[in-house]
Parts: sequence; structure tokens; C-alpha cells
Amino acid sequence: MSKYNFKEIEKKWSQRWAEEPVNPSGTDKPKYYCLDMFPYPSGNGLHVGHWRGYVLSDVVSRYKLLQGYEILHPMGWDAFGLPAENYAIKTGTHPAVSTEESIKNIKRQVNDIAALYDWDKEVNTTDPSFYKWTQWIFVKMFKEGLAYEKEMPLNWCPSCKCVLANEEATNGVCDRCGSVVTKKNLRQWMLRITKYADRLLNDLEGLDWPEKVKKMQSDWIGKSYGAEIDFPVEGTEEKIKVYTTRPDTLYGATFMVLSPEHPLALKITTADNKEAMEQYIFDASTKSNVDRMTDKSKTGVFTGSYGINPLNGAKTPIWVSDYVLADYGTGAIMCVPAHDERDFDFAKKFDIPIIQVISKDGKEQELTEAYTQPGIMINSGEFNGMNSEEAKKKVPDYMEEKGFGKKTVNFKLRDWVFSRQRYWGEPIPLVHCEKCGTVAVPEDQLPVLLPEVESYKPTDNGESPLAAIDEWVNTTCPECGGPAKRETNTMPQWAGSSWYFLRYCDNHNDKELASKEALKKWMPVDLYVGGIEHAVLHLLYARFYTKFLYDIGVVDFEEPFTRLFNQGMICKKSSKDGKLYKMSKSMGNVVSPDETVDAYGCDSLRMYELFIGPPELDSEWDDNGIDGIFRYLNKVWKFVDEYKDKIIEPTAETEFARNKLISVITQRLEALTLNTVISGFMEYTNAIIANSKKLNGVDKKTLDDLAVLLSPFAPHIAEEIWEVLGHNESVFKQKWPEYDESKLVVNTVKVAVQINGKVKVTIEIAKDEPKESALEKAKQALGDRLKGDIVKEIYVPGRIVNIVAK
RNA sequence: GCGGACGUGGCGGAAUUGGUAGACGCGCCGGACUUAGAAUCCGGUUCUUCGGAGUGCGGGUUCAAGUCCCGCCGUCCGCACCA
Repeated sequence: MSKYNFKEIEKKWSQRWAEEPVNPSGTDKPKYYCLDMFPYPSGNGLHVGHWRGYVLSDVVSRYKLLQGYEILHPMGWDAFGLPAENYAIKTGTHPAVSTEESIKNIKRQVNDIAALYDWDKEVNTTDPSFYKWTQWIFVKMFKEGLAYEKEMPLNWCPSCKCVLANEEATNGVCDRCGSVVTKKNLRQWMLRITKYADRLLNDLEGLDWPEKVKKMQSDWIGKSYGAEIDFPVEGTEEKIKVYTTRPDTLYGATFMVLSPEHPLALKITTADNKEAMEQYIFDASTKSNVDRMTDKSKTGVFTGSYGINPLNGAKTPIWVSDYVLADYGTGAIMCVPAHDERDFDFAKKFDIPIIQVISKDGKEQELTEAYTQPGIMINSGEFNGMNSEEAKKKVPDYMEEKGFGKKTVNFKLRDWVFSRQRYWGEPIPLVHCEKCGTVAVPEDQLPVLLPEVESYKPTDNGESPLAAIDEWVNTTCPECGGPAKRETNTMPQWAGSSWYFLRYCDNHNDKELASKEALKKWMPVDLYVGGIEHAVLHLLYARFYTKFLYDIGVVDFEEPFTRLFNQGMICKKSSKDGKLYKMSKSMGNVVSPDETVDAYGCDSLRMYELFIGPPELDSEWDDNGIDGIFRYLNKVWKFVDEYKDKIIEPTAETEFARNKLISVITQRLEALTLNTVISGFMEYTNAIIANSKKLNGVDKKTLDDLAVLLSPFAPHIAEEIWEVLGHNESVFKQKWPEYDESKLVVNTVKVAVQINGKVKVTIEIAKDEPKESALEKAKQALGDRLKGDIVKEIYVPGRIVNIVAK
């Protein structure tokens, strides 16, 4: 008897597939585009956690292949970024060199997965033939007025020495390195993503994405409906525009607050408050995001001026406080302490009057905290007695009529800070000319190549290392031919990944980013698999890019990713403190796929990656867990070896087992409950083996179908078994087996018999046993355990008998 | 603070969506084979005082609840003064 020699089998088939790909391109079959989020080619290589998503997407790809689709399942490298650059600073190695080495190593590891990747379709964001088009898209955005330069206080990471987009600085820390982000006033390139806010929000609805991700995006976009209202400043010509979502509370406004950055903050401050105000504004400007967020105690300084409430003429003191954000709404608010928690805190601290204007029952109460619920309007002149939800609509109408304000919409989403002060990124293809201003590099001169530099070190003054290369910086203006200087900032890491999925469709094209036909054939992506960490960043940017390319007629769809799947992480107990962490070098809990493949083979690792737990949840790596899979594959191997020459005609029971296996695997695979697919394999191959023992043989169809069903999961052993069964053509040229529902019908079923809902015995009866006789048999089986008067009898055919007795 | 998800044996996890809780696997226990071990195979494995009890805790709806409702407790995730 031959042994399951996985090393030999896997070597044999990986060579065979390299010679003759099982997924030929250019067919007229329907398409299926299954995409992995492409990795950053880190020098650390892959661990078994990285495999998880790649195995999942490959299983789906191979399943679709067997269902008759032509598959696009590509892989590439998101290779710009800081680790290679930091390594260059330390060692002097050019990032391009270390990146290439990392790619070579990771590619070797990725090949171990035995995914369907067609390396002819590979993309690399740092390849000039790729970033030419990254720059081209930027030029298009620039020409459409979507890219603009602006000086403003920005998130600055003191460790990366680089500005960060809002999305990269959540919780006030740098997304990449965890350093506390500070503010720095800098002139930077911005992308007008806010122009797309409504579309980015509305189009979420039609996507087959995890609800969690959709919610994170819609929260990030943060649309709110409200009103802008003008408060004249008493004794001046100035007006302060405030934004509020609670116009119904306008009668309760007892003070106003400007953000420290508000242009009027100092201007309307009276002489005796000036010094304190200057100090406060200065302190606020040096406060980090983290401090501003974690310390929620209210501080502020009175300007000495008053605003006039346009609705009732009330005089409201104007304060300056850092709890009001400069870049949201108008940077100024009207404050209603009775109905807003933050305003309540502030009013209590600075002893400002609190006027209740909404009440639960229409009566005024002693408020110990802000009342934020809807209710009945009080103390509100002509609006008294009205429901506050109605007043929310009526007050803005009234204000509009009187010319005091208007209804508006606001978003939390900010424009995208797009320039970075680092070396290893795409140069922004712009030229600054004294005569012509800022000019885009003509499209036929792209790409603007990244030049060689002497030092990769970032500077503290917010300048890119590129700024030091005079011969590169100094150029001629493409418009007037006069002297000009190149833009020295580079693009953020996200630029290439915002459109790379388009390039896979037609990666050798040097005329366009991809041809219309290729895009039409493959896009949009049918299934996109990757980690939840990109819920907002990459996925939001990619959607924005796609919508822009749609608007300029490059693509004919508005959403790039039809279905999204976020796989969970694989964790392992740390050797340091015994607690569960995601795999990382620093926690000492990394399991290398190289060693695992060496010990158990690729097929076992692939199946264990799926078996480890529900694919969308984090799972714990168990060093012994893979043994169970390895035993299973050995068992299958032995079974085929033993029975391949003992072929019998199918019987009702072999047909039942075969059809059951097909139905279970297919249904669970469709639902992507892949952990239960594997347990389904174990359960029903056991049934098949038991049958075969009993009948001393197996029918041919069962063996064949088992090989085909197994092939997306354990491609090598499936292919080998398929050959052993006497077939010449690859198993991947076969059709996914279909099951016959009628073969799954059983005549007798085991039914639980309950007394008062507690199971006492089980009986075997006909599937469609009539109620009368089912109850009769149930009572018989219960015998004298059934006591008291029968109150009710329930019979669910095929399921349960329940007798209620008192 | 606000929002969301989750809580099932020693462990990872199943449960046809209200119908026999613990599938499948790990681990463990026993047996076979073996000089012995490894591997393999077979059997057992929620607890139990053998009456029963049991899906974080307490209530509720129902003939029937892991599943639905209400209230707690705990864990994880997202957002974080967005007016």
C-alpha cells in the first residue's frame, strides 16, 4: 500500500500546473474577479496568519473555476512605504533594492500557498510603468480642480516626520507607528474627496459588504442635517455664523463659543481680555489631539463681546474654547446648556444661565444634566407647545424667511491631505513656475521618475528629501519653457492601492491605465478579500478614485468592489505573557508557513487555515490542530488506495452519502462558512468509508466526486487522486458535481419524544407518519413514564412529539 | 461617554434560524498491534449525589428558547467634545 507522500505529490503537481495552467485566459466563459488585498512586501516575510485570506480567496476562485468561470485571481505588491525607506536611512540600501529582495522572498512564500495566481498579471506600485498611471490620475484630478494646495494646521507625526491624513490619525496617534500626533501649520496638497461625500455615502447601500464596514464608512463620512444661523456681534458690523443640528433649541441659547482658530476670536476680544485670550489661543495651538480628546474638562476665555440671538434678540456672551473644532461646521456654535451635555458642563463651570426650552411633560424642571431627548417646547415664544421634532423643521424655515440663516448639511469627512515629506513614494507630477504658477507635467512626459538621492533622511522642517537634489528640482516650465521647480512632495502610501485593481485587468498596457475592453470584461471585482483594518482608509480612497475615474469617463462603474469579505486574524498565545495576540515578531508568537508546509504539506495547511474557526472571526492557532487535518487527508488517501479497484454499482445508501456530501459542501461553501465545510468533509467521508466497508466496495462516481469536491481545498492531493482514479485531464477541467435532491429523501426519521418539553425517548417513524399514529407510537415508547392528564399534544412531522401532561 | 458585536464541555468550535445542545477536530482516558516507543486502528469523553441539571446572571413569551423580548454582568471592536 502506498503512503500519502505529500512532498512528492505537491512537487509533482506544482510543476505540472506551471507547465500547463489550469486557468487559461482569453476564454469566452463568464468572468469571476476574485481579489486579495495586495501585501506590502515586508522583509519579515509571511506568517500563517497571512495565509488565511489568501487561502479563502483561492478556494472561492477554484470553486468558481470548476463552475465554469474564467477567473482573474491576481497578486501584486503595494511596495512604496516607510519600512523600506527607514531601512534605507539605516543602511544606505536603496529602497528599490531592498523592496525587490523582499518581493522575491515573499513571492516564494506566496507560491507555497498554491493559489491560482497568474504571475503574468503581477503589478508593483513602485514600478515606473505602474506609477506613471498613478501620476496620470493625479494630473487628471489636478486639471479637474480636485487637487489643490492649502496651508492649514495638519496632523504631524514627529516620528515619521511626515503629515498624516485624518484617516491616518484616528485617536490622535499615528496609524503606522503609534506616536502621538501633533499639529503643524503646513502648506500641503489636498484632494477634494468631500465633493464625493454624498455619493460615497449613498452608494454604500447597494454593496454586499459586512454591515460593520458600511457603518464605519458612513460614520466616518458623518452626514448631519442642521442650520446655519447668523448672530450679529453687538456694537460691531461683524456677524458670527454658527452651525447647529438643534435649531429647535434656539430660544435656549445662553452663550456662544468660537474655536480658538476662529478668525474673529481675537478680533472681537475687548482690551481687558486680550492678554488672557492670546495666551489661551497659543496654548490651544500647541495642544496635541490626544490631550484635546482625553481631557474633556472645559476651559475657555470670555471675549467681552456679545452676540444677538436673531430669533428673540437675547444678548449672549461670546466665549472662546477648544471644545469647538475649527474645521467642522463654521467653527462657531450657539450654546444651549439645557439640552447639550458639553454646553451644560461649560455653563456649570463658568456660571452661565441655563434656560430649558424642551420638556418631557411641558413643565419646567430642575435640570441636573442636559435633557437631550425630544419633547414639548417651552420658553420659546411662538413655538411653545409644539413638539420639538416639528420645531426642528419649523425654526429653520422661519429663520430662512427672515433672512437670519439657512438649512445646511455638514460632513465629518475632511479633504484628503495627499502630500508626504518622504522619499519612497510617487513624486507628485507638478512644476512650480514663477510666471505660470503651478503647472501639471504633461501626460506624455509621465512618469516623473523618482531620482537618486544621497540621503533618505526626512527633515524636521516639513521638506521632502527630494528638495535637496538641485538638478532634479530645477527644471523648465512645460508651458513657457522658463525656469521652474519641481514639486518635491511625494504621494501617500494609499495612492497606488486606490486603483491597482484596475491595472490587473490589463497590466502590460502602455497606452492607458487599462483598456476599455479589459475593464469591461473584468470589473467590478466580484469578491474582495482582506483585513478589516482597511475598513475606512483604503476602501474609502479606492471608492473615491473609482468615482472620479467614472466621472472622467475612464471606467463605466461607480463602485469597484461588489462583495467584500474581511477575514479574521490568526492569534497565538505569546511566549512572553501567555496572552493571545495577533502574530508578530515582537510577541514571539509567529508560526512560519515554511516550516508548517515542510512538516504537513500545503494541502494540510490550506485546510487547517479554514478549519481553525469562522473565517470572519479571529482564531487561535493550535499547534496540534493541524494534526487532525493531516490525519483526515491520510484517511482519504488510504481509502482511495484501498477501494479504487473495488468498484461496485451504486446503491441507495451510497447515493445518499455521495449526494449528501455534495450538498453539504456546496451549500456551506456558498455561504462561506468554510470551517463547517471542512467538518462536513470529515463527517461525510466517514459515512462513505463506513458504507464501503460494509459493502466491500465503492461506486466510481463517489470516488470521482470526492476528488473534485476536495480540489479547491487540497488541490495537490485531489489532483493526484483524480489521476490515480484513471483520468488523464486535470481535475480542474471538471465540472463541480451537482446533487440530486431526490436521493436525499429518507423514509424513516428519528423523532424525539418529549413530555412537557423535555426529551424522554426517541422513536423511529416514517417521515410523513400521520399525527394519530405518531402520537400512538410515542405514547407506547413512553410507557408508564407518561403520567397525569394529557393537556395538549404537539407533533412536528420529522422533528418532534411533545406531550403536555399535568 | 456614544454605537456595534459577542458570551455554548478541559480547548477550538457545531446547531437545518424556535424543534433531540455539544456535530467535527484538538486534548485526555481505555483497549488492540508492538520487545518498547512512534505511527495506526477501535472504544469512551458536558456535569451529576444517577433523581436529574445544563448554553454568562436574573426575569418573561411559548407546548417547546443557545436561538425571541426586558433588565443586569463580562469581553472585544469602532468613534471620540463633529454642536
